[in-house]
Amino acid sequence: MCAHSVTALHTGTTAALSPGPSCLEDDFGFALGVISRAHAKALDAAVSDIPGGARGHFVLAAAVRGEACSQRSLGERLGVDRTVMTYLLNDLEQADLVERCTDPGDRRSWRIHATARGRQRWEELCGQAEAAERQVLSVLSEEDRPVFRSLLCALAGALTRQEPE
Amino acid sequence: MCAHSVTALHTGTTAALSPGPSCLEDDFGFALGVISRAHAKALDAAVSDIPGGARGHFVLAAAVRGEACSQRSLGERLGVDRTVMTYLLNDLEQADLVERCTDPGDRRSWRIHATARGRQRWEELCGQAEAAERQVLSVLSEEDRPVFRSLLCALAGALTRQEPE
DNA sequence: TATTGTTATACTCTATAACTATA
DNA sequence: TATAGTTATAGAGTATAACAATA
Repeated sequence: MCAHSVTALHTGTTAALSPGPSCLEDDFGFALGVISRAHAKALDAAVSDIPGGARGHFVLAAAVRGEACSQRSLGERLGVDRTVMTYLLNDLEQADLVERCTDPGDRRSWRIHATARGRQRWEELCGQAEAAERQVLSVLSEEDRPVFRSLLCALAGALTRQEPE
Repeated sequence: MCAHSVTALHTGTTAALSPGPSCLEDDFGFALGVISRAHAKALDAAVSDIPGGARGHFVLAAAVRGEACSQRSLGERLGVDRTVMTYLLNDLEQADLVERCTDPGDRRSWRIHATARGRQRWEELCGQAEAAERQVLSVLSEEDRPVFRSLLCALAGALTRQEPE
């Protein structure tokens, strides 16, 4: 359960060359870009019938979980401008995947709920999204995969919790 | 050296809810997006004086290492269209950071070399880029950070090696 | 007065198509 | 004939500004 292949590998690297990593893929930001693009490509193909592609899929996922309290907060979490959120939600609503419900606490804002069709579509998409994830992670060893995934989500969670301050 | 905090944490999650992760930050793609945006924001601020921002910084990094054999191959590695590479390299060349040198083996293509100023600028930027990386990773525990980084780079390296085929 | 959301508009960024020169 | 790079142009995507409704 211990001794992850890369854990052993990483001890004592990046010390030989003077400044920075030894090859482009060892640059943190570049590596992040490679993985993001690979996953975005796979996910976009998997959810291509959803308006807004991967982005629409995330909105749907938030709506299904009841985490879409307002267009603004959801947009900030997704890194999407509030004006873009309007168009995106128009498309998702027109596709009968989500609906805008009045917020009794604040009549300026919308709560985004998933429709019955949206819920069903989302459950179907989950399998495909997981396949896209597996495709990207498949190059890691079987023991490294869950470690990487956990750290990734822990980091994202911490960053999200930190940002609002 | 073992017993990573998250390694322990992850055993036995994501089994409670029927399909998919329990909150948006537990979605692989979403987590990837959160981290990418956070890092891109920090890096773009750190290298804002480089033409093309973070993207220009990666080109410069490749040029310094002698990894920029042609605009096309570099563009593919960076996920940038070849027509966009032309404009980007024009700007970097005009800023006296890189230069296009003829490839003796193929007179159609350019080899991108860093200028003396480009090399110097890159060494200065390395510290700032590392600061941006540290800023993002700071929310992880000190023992988790190198593990995550190593897995990230291993994954990126494997994906890059896999793509050309 | 500040905030949520909408709309129209302007802008940036990216890709398509056509071209030159090499292979 | 295919490929690397360039250029002009069209298109997609995004943000800015002004507005209405609500807090």
